[in-house]
Amino acid sequence: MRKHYASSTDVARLAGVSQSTVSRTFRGDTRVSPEARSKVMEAAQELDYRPNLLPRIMLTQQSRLVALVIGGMHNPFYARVLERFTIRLQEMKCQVMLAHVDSDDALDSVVPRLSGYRVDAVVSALSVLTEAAANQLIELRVPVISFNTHMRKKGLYTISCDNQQAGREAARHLISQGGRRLAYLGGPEHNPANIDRRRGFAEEARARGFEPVLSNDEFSFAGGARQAARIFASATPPDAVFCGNDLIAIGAVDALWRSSEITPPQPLRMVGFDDIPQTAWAPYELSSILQDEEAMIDRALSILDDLYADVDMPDRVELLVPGKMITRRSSLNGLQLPGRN
Amino acid sequence: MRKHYASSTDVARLAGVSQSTVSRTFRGDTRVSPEARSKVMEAAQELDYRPNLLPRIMLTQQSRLVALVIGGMHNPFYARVLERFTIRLQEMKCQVMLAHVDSDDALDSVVPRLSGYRVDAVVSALSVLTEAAANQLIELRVPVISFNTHMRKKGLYTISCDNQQAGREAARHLISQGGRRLAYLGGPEHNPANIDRRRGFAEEARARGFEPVLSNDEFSFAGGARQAARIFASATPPDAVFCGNDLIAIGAVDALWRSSEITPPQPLRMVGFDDIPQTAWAPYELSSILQDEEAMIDRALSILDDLYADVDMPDRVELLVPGKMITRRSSLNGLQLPGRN
DNA sequence: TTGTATGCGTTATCAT
DNA sequence: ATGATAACGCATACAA
Repeated sequence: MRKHYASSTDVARLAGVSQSTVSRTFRGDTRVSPEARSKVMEAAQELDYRPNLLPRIMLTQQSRLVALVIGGMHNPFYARVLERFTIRLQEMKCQVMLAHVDSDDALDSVVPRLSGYRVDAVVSALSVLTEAAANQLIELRVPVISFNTHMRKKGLYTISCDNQQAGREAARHLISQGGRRLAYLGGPEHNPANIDRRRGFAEEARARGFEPVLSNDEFSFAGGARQAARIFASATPPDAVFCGNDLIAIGAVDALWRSSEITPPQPLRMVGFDDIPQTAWAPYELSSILQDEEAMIDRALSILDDLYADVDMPDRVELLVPGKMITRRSSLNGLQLPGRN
Repeated sequence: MRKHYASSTDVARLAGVSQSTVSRTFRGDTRVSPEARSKVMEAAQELDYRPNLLPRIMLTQQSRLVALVIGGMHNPFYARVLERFTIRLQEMKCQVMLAHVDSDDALDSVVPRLSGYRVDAVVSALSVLTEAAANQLIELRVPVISFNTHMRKKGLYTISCDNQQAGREAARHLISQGGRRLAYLGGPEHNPANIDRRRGFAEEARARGFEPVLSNDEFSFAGGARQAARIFASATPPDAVFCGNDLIAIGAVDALWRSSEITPPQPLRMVGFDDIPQTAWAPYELSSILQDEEAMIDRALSILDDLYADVDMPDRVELLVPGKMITRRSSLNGLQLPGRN
């Protein structure tokens, strides 16, 4: 399907030098005379030569290829993580290989290819990463850096927001704003991030004498809408809600907004998670806990740096980055709903 | 940084067969005896062997690597395109190499690497692709498939929504809903998609006796907010607005929502573009023109298929996929704004 | 400074 | 069915 690229040998022939000289020229080796260099560059230009990186990978055992495993990009938070990660990796001269994974068995079809292309590391930004899936990645014998999957495992470098602490802060804040009947609208039951956020929230609430309602569903708009419909149908609906992520929060707002049957308490306080751009949109003004993804990415890249520098490293790392509460109207004055304030 | 992977030669030695037999076994070649096969598999298991794809690429001149060049993932439309593309490419046994490009000169640093890894094709989902940038990609001597960049160029396969037609339909629809003072809130002046959408809208409006106000800014939330602030400050503000994309529309809504000084006509009709999930959110209920990204991706992949199958192809292709108007409250009953309806 | 020779881990073409 | 052998395009140790 493709006309061959010129090789360094072709360039060497045309320039009248050896292939080694061409190689040296293109890697910026100093031991090349100016004359040779210019002859080489000229020939390369003429032949439209593009150095092939693949042999180098085989020889140096280093591809500068990093796999990014994602799933569920409908969440703008992960879209942002993906974009920032790609930019930062490019800055450190790495290329991103993208792998989308829906379910755990989807991993089976992707993993062989990742290893086949000899990626140097795998970064998982999966919202759901089970232990089995983590094992599959670790068995690549390649470092695995995982976002928001607090898992103790050899070969796994974990970077998370301090979800439990964030949950506590959400509880404190909602209570301080007058919330008395607390609820948590969460993600999948066994998701590690969900577990930690819920636990922190529930523990802090109980410590202050409140028993929160706890609910689970998808980490999505639809999941939020469903949970709101259930929770607010109660005779004693909550007046302060902490949502496992912003999409859940916005989905919940949608359910309240649309249903004339549901009449939530006024004011209704709400806090979300991730601080996606949409939280700041005028109709919402949602308070949210910002995950400092830039700091998280910093950590991930410094691990990667260490790996490249062959620094001795612990065989597993668990880093926690504190979340930051961003308060907006939804938790201060209460959520605005049409025809109700 | 990495312990070497076992090679097929290692496996061959342990299994007591030749390297060729190992190779054949792993490529599913039929000409391998069951005994040999099982010996090989056993040894491979033992050594945790992972076939290296790189030599194959060098020999076959085919990497099954497709570069996806993106920029501006804050637009959920492109996030969705990226996700779907990745999934579909994986289904056809290709791997995505991601490249983020902000500006045209960012392309300079990325292009050499894409060619270095010997990608088979480049898909550009850049919202902004200038002619110079397009040339750089084409000079890779690799097929370039471009989304929403209607450009006539050899080596460039263009797949766009029929933006001009969509612009016409937006004008017709807004007028039929009673709009009289039309406005277009657009993206960057020279962006091809912006040009086509605006032209279609303006031509159709004029054909029906209306002279629209035309405005340009970024294809973003902030761009929409700025344009709205300008446009609605007029003594005769528009009563029907077509926005170059949904983010612009939502940004415009934000400006209206927040400013007490702006009092737009009632009803105010609005139509956006892309039909991102947010348009359907309760506070907005924005009508929008759906880009059928699945159909667009279908086309892109079939081009790729043809390339892999070595089918004779025209040296440039321009495909248009019709947009589909999704009508919601914002263009039927008019936009809902707080305290004004 | 430059060139020669060898090797990286496969695939593909021959023989056998 | 199996094995030997020659590429693929580059990096590198070594010789000159």
